[in-house]
Amino acid sequence: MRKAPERKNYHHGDLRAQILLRSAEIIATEGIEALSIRQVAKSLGVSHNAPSRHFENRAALIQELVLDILGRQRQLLMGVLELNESQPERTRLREALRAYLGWCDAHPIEAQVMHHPDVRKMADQRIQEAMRNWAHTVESLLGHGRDGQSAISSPALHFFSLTLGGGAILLNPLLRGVSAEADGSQLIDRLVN
Amino acid sequence: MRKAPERKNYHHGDLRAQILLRSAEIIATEGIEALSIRQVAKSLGVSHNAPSRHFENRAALIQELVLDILGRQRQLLMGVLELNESQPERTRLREALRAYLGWCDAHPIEAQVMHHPDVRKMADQRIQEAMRNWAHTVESLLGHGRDGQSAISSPALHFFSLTLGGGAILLNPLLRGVSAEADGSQLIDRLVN
DNA sequence: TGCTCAATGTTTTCAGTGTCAACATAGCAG
DNA sequence: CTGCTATGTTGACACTGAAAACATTGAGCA
Repeated sequence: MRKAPERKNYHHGDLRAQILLRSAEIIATEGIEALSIRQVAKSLGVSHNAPSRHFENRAALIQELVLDILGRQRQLLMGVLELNESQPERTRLREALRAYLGWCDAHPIEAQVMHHPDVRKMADQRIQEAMRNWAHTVESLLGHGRDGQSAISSPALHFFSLTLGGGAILLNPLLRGVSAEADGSQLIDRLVN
Repeated sequence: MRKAPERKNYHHGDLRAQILLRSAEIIATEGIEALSIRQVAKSLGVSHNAPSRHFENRAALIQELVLDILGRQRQLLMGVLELNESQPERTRLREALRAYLGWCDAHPIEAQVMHHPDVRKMADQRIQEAMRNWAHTVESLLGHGRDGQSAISSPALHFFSLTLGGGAILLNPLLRGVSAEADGSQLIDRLVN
């Protein structure tokens, strides 16, 4: 509705947000390699070069999307942390693992984008910070809390590793072939127990 | 030497192999996104479309490279399996984990290519088979052996997950930031202990 | 020997991509 | 009203992968 296709606005007024939205849609349905700046621009009825006023290049656009994903990801974990605050550590860890894997299962493409090699290369300050925060949330699950130092504890590193690996299996059809579970939740059950 | 730049051979004679070689070189040094068929062709002194006679498309070429990587990967694990045959299970697992992570540390780009999203999409029969074999080698480490069924045991799934996750941390600079270890081997030490 | 044909390489062409530079418009600040 | 800045547009360039039509080679067969 906000599109207002009637008036031929030279100034779109909301382009930046719309680009992010449409890009997220495309990524979520067709994967990240299907994301083309020109295509996004065309689908928004805007010139092929308009996005460049808002994102220096393709990488910068993807970066913004990943930042968003990381943010929501962390909120999810924080929620789990809060819900199971009084639970024993073992339970907290299992629930966190289940939450992360469940999220991967529900939003496979977003989860893949988060770990996409293209994202690594950019190495934006904010993304680094977000990733660190994410890891430290895991640390919090272990009850250690962030005590100033930037390195996480060994148990957290272990759990972190298990989490990421589980996600990798869940997200990679080739790897999922090694498990008989057709359903994602079944695979999750086997991984968290 | 085999190049024989003297005679202007219309038929290259060895093109397919050369393409694979040069592609592997490029990937190993500049990453997979830097791999361009045209560039490979030019660097081999051949027309930009010559490779199409040997690889239907870019994906097929990458597929072949990944198959090679998977093969060597598996051989590595098999070697570890053989060396530690008489060791207790715990030792076998640790050594396998160390071997995989060490390989990731030594050949980061190859390891990344192996898990590159582009590879997933192709879903070639042979790659699926190779991945499965790889997983079953892990299974062998647990002494279970492959008993006909295609699904691996839960302990193997766990270990598999831990392995993949460790690799992911090792290979992702953004994730490595959560650990203080600058050196890869230090991170490996903390992961395997 | 000479012919044919399949394999392999070349050339040409097309559509699509990101990026840059030059230009156009709109709306706000003085 | 006058400019200035943010935002969009247009056009160009250098890439890319892919397909089609054509050229060359060598091996097998008459």
